[in-house]
Amino acid sequence: MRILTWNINSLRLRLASLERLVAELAPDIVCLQETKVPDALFPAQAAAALSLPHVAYCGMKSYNGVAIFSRLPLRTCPGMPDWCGRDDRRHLAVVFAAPSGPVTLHDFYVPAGGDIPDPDVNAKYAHKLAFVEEATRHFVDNPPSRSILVGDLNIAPLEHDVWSHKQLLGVVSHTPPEVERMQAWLHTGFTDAMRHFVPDHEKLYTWWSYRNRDWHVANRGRRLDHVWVTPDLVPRLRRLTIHKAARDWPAPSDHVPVMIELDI
DNA sequence: ATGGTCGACAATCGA
Repeated sequence: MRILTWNINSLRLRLASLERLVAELAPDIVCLQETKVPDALFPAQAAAALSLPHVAYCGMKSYNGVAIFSRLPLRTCPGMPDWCGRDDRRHLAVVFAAPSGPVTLHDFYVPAGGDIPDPDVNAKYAHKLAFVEEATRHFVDNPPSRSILVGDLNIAPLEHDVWSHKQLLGVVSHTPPEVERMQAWLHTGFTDAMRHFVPDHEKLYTWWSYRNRDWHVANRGRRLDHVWVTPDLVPRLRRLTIHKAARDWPAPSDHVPVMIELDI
């Protein structure tokens, strides 16, 4: 089973890239973030073109939005929280029937948090911290099993998840308050599946800013996109693919697709 | 210390 996550930064603008991605990597399930499309305008016809006929989506005008395309039928989990009471379309939870049994899949788009790492002067940063705290409480109250959590979590927790630990300690995405909260969230019952394949001392990035024209040369990346699995699925992990080639496609997203393969 | 580039949508806002 191949599960892919990608911050596509506008689903409608990058439908052709999505088709190319699915053709190249043959995922069974694709989780997207920043679809930026209201549900009424969701390009449902893409599902057939991708041969991923089962969809779940939760979008809004201009901002945020998540969607899942799947080869297998999806059942949307009822009663999930409206995170921070904002109705801002940052999460989908579904269940699919893997050969070994049902698996729960979470697709998250965590707030980016703005520029200033001070919750007292930057409401976006306060929102980001509150969002992660609320997610942590949710999984403490609802301990996960046979679960996979993917998405753009907008936090690079480890020293080698950023190009310069020292230079980014004060930059939103790598500040200690964010990292501490993310670790608490992870430890509600998940394992970092990407670091299962890549040791902590190796650099690992999934995002390169649009503001660096020649992203290869500077290589100032960050690991903002994540795949977590519950311990019961760790023995089933088989492979990790960071599809960096997509960062050089025409009109690329600033995030690259991340795919995990499991024997489930 | 600063500005650098995108996407959505129609002047900025968010990333």
